[in-house]
Amino acid sequence: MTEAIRKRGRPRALDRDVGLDIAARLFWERGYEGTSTADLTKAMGINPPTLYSMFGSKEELYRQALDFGIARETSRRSKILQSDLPIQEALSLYLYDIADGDTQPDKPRGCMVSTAVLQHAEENASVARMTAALRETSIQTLKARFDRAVEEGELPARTDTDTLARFYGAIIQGMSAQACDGACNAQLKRLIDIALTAWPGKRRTAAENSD
Amino acid sequence: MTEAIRKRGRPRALDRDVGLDIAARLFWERGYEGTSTADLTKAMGINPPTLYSMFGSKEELYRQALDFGIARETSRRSKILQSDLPIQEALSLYLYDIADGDTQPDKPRGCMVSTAVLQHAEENASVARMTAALRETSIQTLKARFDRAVEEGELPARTDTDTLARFYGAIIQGMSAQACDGACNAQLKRLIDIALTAWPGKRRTAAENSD
DNA sequence: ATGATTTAATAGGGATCACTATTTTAATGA
DNA sequence: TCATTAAAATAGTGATCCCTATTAAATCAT
Repeated sequence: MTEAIRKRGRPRALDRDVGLDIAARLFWERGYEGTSTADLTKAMGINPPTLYSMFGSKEELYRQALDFGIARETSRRSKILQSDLPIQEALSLYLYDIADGDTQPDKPRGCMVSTAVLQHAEENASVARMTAALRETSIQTLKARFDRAVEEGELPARTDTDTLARFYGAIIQGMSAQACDGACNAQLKRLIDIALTAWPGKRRTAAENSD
Repeated sequence: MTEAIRKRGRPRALDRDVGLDIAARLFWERGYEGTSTADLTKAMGINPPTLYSMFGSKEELYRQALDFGIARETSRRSKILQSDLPIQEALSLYLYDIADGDTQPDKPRGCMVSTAVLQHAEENASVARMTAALRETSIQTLKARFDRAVEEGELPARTDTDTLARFYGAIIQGMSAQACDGACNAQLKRLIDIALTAWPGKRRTAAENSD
């Protein structure tokens, strides 16, 4: 599949997916504005014209590198979230998986998407719109799962699923930021455990607060 | 205080605080790496040597602009958090104030500190450490307030105040990220209302979930 | 082997980066 | 008045930014 059919002409020296993997890692660690095309070509072991003929432009490469990086996580996380486990359990495993992704030993800290290109030069507005759209998609996926939970009676009928999704989206973004700042896996999971106690239809009582 | 004593020599054309205000706004909107010294000098109406004689370097200016921007909010927010209101009420008002700051009409979106310099080029590592330290300070302030609440019997004695502080820190960072992506004030406040239902010593029950 | 085809490498372009040596201007003090 | 002082303006620095016109190299089909 990845192996292209032998054609005429000089063979490619760099596999496309290898290049995307290298780019994804650099962009993940340094961000879009913090990664130069010279960084990218050097890490890939190619010259600038090769980068442009393979990927089009820095922005186009970033888009492809994001797709490549996301594809690796999507399948597993989607299975977790869409499973038939009780919604709180599915959500818990989903968030734990994200916490693991934020704190992998030999990978950059945090999430490649959650905290990317939040501030940016005017000329990079289109890149920021791209990452914002990816984050919105992720929130809508959560919302859709909560909507299903409402339909299946796991959540109250009047649940504000949009806000609930944005709340857990905020948790995901906050975890990424804290991982960038050095938080460890255990800290993020303790944080998740608190977040999972937030649930619609619940009200605090004096009894709860005193224990 | 701000008005300097008349001295010999050519008078300053730009007030220091006016310059810091302009710099804070630019850095807030575009981030450290997304703001060039040319952007800064143009916005301030000065030439490069004036910027460097007044502020030292781009990094030093960023530090001063952050201090300047933070000082404007600190007093009011500290009063709210340290007030004698019940802890949940104080926390609620504190978070609402942050949500307001994230969505001011004529200001950049989000928080100047919460989501700044999370990804960065290697050469800007010291700038990233600076913003990370500011975020850690903010979390420790929350923790200290929760510790006080434990002492005063408002929270259970065995409360993990560090994790609770990091949880609300994550909410603050997530709100900033979502504000950058276009979230409105009301959305952030609904999100806060969910976050405030998370509280130690509480466990979900089937009864709670079915309503 | 030769030509066609496809990719890689060389070399550099124009713009912008953070920053500064030098000169000029505008105030005060004597 | 006129030297002294302090800040502003001029006019750049070398480095790096993203990107490309051109040339060289490596393969396949004949």
